[in-house]
Amino acid sequence: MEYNFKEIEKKWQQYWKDNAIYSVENGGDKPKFYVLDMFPYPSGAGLHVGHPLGYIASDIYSRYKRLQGFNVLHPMGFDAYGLPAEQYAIQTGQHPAVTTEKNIARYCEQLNKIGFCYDWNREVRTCDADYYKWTQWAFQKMFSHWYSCEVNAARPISELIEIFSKQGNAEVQAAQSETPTFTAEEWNSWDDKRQQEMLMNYRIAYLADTKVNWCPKLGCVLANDEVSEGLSVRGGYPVEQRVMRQWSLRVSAYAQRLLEGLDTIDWTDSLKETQKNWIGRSEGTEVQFKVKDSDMEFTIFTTRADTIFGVTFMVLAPESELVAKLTKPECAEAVEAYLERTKKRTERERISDRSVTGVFSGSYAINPFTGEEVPIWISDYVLAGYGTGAIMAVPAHDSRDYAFAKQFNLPIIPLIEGCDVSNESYDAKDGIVCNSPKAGVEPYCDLMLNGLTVKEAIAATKKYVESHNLGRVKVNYRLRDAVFSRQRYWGEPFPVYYKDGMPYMIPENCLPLELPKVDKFLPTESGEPPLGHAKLWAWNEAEATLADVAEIDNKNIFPLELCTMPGFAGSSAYFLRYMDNKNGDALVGKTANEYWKNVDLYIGGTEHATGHLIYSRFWNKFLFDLGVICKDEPFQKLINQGMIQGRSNFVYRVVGTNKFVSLNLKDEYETQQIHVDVNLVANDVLDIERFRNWMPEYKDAEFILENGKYVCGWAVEKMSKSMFNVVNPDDIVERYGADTLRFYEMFLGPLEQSKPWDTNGIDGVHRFLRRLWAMYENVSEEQPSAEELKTLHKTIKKITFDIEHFSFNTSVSAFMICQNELSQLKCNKRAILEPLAVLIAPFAPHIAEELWHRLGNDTTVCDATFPICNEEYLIESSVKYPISFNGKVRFTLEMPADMSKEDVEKTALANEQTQKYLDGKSPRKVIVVPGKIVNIVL
RNA sequence: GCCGCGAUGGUGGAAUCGGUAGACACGAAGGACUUAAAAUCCUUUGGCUAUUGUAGCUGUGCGGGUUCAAGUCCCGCUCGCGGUACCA
Repeated sequence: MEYNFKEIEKKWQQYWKDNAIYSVENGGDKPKFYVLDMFPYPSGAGLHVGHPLGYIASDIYSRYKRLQGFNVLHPMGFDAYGLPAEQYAIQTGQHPAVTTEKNIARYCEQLNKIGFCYDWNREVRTCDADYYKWTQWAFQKMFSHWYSCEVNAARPISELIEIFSKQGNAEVQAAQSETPTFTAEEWNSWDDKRQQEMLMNYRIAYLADTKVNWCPKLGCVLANDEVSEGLSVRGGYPVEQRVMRQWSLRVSAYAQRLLEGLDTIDWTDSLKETQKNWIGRSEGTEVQFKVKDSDMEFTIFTTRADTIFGVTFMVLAPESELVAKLTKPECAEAVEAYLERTKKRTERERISDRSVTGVFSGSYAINPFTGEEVPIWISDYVLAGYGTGAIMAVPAHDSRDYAFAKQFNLPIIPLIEGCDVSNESYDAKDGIVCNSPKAGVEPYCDLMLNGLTVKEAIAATKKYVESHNLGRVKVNYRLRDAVFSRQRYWGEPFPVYYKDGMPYMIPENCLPLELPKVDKFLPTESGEPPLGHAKLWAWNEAEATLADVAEIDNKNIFPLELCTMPGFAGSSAYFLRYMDNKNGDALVGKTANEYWKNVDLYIGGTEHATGHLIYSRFWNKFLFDLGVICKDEPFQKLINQGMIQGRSNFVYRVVGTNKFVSLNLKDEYETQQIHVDVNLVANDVLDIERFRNWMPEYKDAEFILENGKYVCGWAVEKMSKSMFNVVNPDDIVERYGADTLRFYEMFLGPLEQSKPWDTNGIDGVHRFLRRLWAMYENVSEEQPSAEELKTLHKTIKKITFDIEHFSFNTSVSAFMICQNELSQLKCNKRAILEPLAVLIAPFAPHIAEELWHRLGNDTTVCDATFPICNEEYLIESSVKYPISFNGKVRFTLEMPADMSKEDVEKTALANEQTQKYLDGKSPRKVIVVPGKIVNIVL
């Protein structure tokens, strides 16, 4: 009988669906296991062959765990809010909800063809009101909480109000925006608005004037991870800096916990490293500098406190508040001009133009360690948003300060013995300190760093600064708060209305606040976000209902927030919702959460390393602080699957003709390389007829062939429509079947490695499945031979090891070897074939199911038990030892497998051939590696 | 610039703890079956040298080192990929 994969796959996919084979319960006797894929954004283009790579891997693991007796949660859903659907709506007028729905249907259809074991009852879509209810709910909780640095957790804002009314804010240790100190009396004397303004500095979700990445073309702000090199990641439009009043999330409050949490989870070192760099913890010192002829002081941050004796100037960020205060009248004009110039420069220009610019403020600071006066400059190489927005410049030991000093002819004082700073700065943190203080100069203070190593000098300076009240030891983080407002339509609405300019939350029991209908998706004429078009978009406070915008009176009826939430809002807690997606009373019920806990295995791409994977860890930790969930890290183990790149094919047209020349003859002509659709090419050989019909201009094309074939060139490029290298999984399923696709995607190479999709070679995998199929004809009930058992158990051992180590590509080889060996033995015995079917089920579930039933089983193969390797079958009766003399001469000797190491040595030495090589001499050394090799050193 | 990862036949890749490098697959060449083709099966396939079987040399980006033994460990480079960037 033929291997009719179409029929088999259709039959079993229908059966699994009809009998709800993959639906999972919360609870039961079995241990739990949670396997998660990063849910996709359903784009209009549908899935290409790269998308399922990670899904196939997680599906194999899920099925494996299930066969091992675990209760496996393996859900799928859709990250449905996003810019492309909105852009499409703007262009075509089609409502994003409609196109999104359509795209999801297409995705589901494509996914289901591949035979994944998802429990679709648990599907979530971020754009469903009963899902985003909980996104809004979490936002409200962030609004009503502050972060206490004392207990290192989020606390209700009511606690903070109580503290303020009793003792003011002087003693409060909180993650906060810059806030003036106030007393309890002051607090109590303020009206509600003033108090609310003050609380805004503490809330975890807060409104603030923020410098944001504004993309005029998209009419929207973008998060840092949505911008790359001054261009938007989606669309590639220019992005500029702008100050806007925006919602932000105080992610920075969690910086230390996000860093420490990395030690408790099983992620790759490279990903942990990326996150560590993104969080950017840096231990340093804040030092106060007095201003000459003034009672003003300002603070700088440095990680190199040891270099303070080498300070020759100070630099302020152009946006720093200090600029206005420290600019002397005689310099005002130049400073003004400089500020104007920097303001105009976009982020992109700043990146591309690295020339050194700056302007002198006219003021001098006094170095607290030397008493020297140093000029204060203003330059855009200092950032307002990091540290204090002001630095002490040590040109000898910082390359940026060095470039600045050279440009403006400022002095450079080397502080490390023997370092040469005539051409470049010496940035390395090693060496012995000198010139601190300078020899022969009357010491200004009693700190002596000369002779210490850099490390010792940093520690000594820190100690000195603290004990002399010159500043304090400080830890800074690069991680910024996340801007949370987007001026667009297709996202979660904020459950917020504005009264007297201050935000108020709509009551929790009124959630979800549903996204209103609009008829236009562009900003309004007055420049408001698209929600400004909505008619029913105001809040009646007294009745707690929506009201018409026309009725806004700011007494009972108030305007609602017009921005929506960014993409990461919906994806930050979706893994919790899968546990309990029908729950109307909570994001996730206590029982469900305590049962599933967190994700045991998460598979997805590295592109989310500094976006989704930071935000969702933050979000999760916040919910943990509230006591809503029981684990503070969401993803215990994480695997990054590599990207599947495209493999493009080329034809070579002879210039000025409609003639095409085959790859290896093209050097004889002057040719032009043209992309050709990879679907017209098999094993790099062009299907000439289909090529002629591909585009009208090629209808009369002529070909110069080699060996009767037209051979195409190829290159690895991004998979995209314009390169004609997109391969659709549906086409592969149609031609070879889902099981072949699954096997082949795994066979392509290591899961975590990026690799091009190359359809050459898929035949080999397909052939293997056909051979496997053929083995199950005429199954006999005979007892298996020792050799057959050995092959089976060897394979069990290998496959188990491979799955545990996510080495799926070598599993495929192991199956091929197993099949090959069994067919050499002409094995058709049930005792071998039945466990083999179970073993292969995670990889190729359809064929396994069919074979399993053909063997007479009436349960599904998913309910079988994963076979266990019996090592006894693997024991060899004899082992071949290669005997090698100093690694040069080699021959092989067979010995009993259970022979001891000593006996192996003896036998090897007593051997006739060994004696010949030893030639009467005794060996210097004999090394026996059990079961592998005997090395004889002459 | 900094951080991380990688480099093995014509191709994708294997070698899991330092132990016979090139498993498995593709491609290619030859053969069997067939009127023929497709499909299937068999043989060969890192390079070089000679050869009837066979043998010898060489070989994992480059240069050194440790070791009886190195693709694997150490030092110094080259190239490629990914992330990040005036973070003081």
